[in-house]
Amino acid sequence: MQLATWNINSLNVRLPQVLDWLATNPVDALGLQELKLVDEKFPFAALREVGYHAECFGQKTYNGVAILSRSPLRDVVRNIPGHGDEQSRVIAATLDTSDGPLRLVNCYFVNGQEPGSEKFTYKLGWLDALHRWIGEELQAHPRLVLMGDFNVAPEDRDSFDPVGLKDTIHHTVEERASFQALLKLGLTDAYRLFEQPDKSYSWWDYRMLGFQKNRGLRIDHILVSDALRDKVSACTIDRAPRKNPQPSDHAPVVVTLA
DNA sequence: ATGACGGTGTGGCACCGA
Repeated sequence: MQLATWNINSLNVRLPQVLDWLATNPVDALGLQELKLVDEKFPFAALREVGYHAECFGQKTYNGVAILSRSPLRDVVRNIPGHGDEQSRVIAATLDTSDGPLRLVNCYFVNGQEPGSEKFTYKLGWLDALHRWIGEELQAHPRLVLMGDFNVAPEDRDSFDPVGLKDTIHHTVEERASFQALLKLGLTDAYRLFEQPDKSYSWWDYRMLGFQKNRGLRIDHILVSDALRDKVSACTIDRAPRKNPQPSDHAPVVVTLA
């Protein structure tokens, strides 16, 4: 089975591209981030027409997440339980497979703007809350996938300019430590289970020909729990949609489970 | 150091993203 994550930077604008992508990449489930629309405007009908159930957690203008799935989703959780948040950043749901239930947690991590800023403090608090909650989720759901736009470049090789961008947002010690703390809970970065091309990124700035010059960051990730680790047979970043007219600034990441 | 690009809102631009 295949699972994917994609920050589409406005579902209003990108719905045709999502439908196109699903037509050629008929993944079993897809986590979307940055819907930038309210639930009332979520395109349930268009997605149902191409075979996908959906659960969404929208918000006006900013944020917003959803999970699409070929099979029905159950036990949906929106945002981090016990962590008050005005922003719609997390949606979790269980899907039933022949190997048993699979818990999907799809997140749009906080950007954080700049170390030292109020938004950075919000990011670190959010990351702490996520860490606590994912620990609980793993207890309840051993077969768990944590995916989304993490807004963290875990290592220097995940950045086009690790020296120039040292200690800037996505690259700070605190953010990287929080990523490592998630792994310590019993999660593995599926992308790094395999040999990958150098300079593999999942996001490129719209400005200054970022994509054309491959000036990017790998900040979109799929982490799998220990129970799933041996089942992962591939993990790739699909750069093709970034070449579309009017692309999202992010590319989808796809994981294949045996 | 700044802005560049793109989306959104109720705009004549500002704010935000990463």
